[in-house]
Amino acid sequence: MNYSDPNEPIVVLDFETSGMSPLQGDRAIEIGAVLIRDQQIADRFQSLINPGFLITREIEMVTGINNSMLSDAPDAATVMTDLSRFIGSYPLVAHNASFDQKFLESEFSFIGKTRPYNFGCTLLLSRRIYPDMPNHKLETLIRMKALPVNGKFHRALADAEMTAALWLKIIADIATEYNFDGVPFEVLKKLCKVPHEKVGEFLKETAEELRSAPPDTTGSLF
DNA sequence: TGCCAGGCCCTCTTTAGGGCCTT
Repeated sequence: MNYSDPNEPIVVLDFETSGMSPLQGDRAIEIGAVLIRDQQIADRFQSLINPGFLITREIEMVTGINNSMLSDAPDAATVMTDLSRFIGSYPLVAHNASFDQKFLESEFSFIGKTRPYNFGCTLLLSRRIYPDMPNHKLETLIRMKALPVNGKFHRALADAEMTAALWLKIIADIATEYNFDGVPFEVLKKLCKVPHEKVGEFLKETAEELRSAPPDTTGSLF
């Protein structure tokens, strides 16, 4: 197959929310996102979001975000419109992406935006690349890989920045171990679904394929 | 009163159950 440029920009994002499920009425209360270009953070987006109701004490304790902070925040329609511009058509990445994807799609649906989103997941990747970790929580992975702790865990921009660092670390480790000259996003997305016992085989074969047919870097496939 | 997430992934599995992850 044809692969895209491994240096294609991506957006890493993280939502803080009022609970676990938009289908149960939960809403986003904070979004953080970073644009990665040339293996570094090139731009940042962050905003609290007023969900239109009071969040629980439990969520205040988890996130450090309280109702007083949210009372002055812009509403979801305003923030999501700005976020849509920031995201553009770039591929997206999150830690446990299924969670952020369902809130992204839910919040966009409220402003009439529905389209497929192309997500990669650092949780699924880390389970395959770092199977011996004590667990695969974002905080554990950041500390075990000695990556910088940029602020408080469970705040959206800090989590997005640290997820971005983890994403780049995973790419660097794959490139080193399997002799990739850059790892295209589609390869990482495929890797998220490769059975654990076949990860090595998949990466060896893909690296060989890329060496015989390098990615097209003249234009985006997205 | 009792209900209250969902996808991934392992195993004592596949006619299922439970821990891990996200807030």
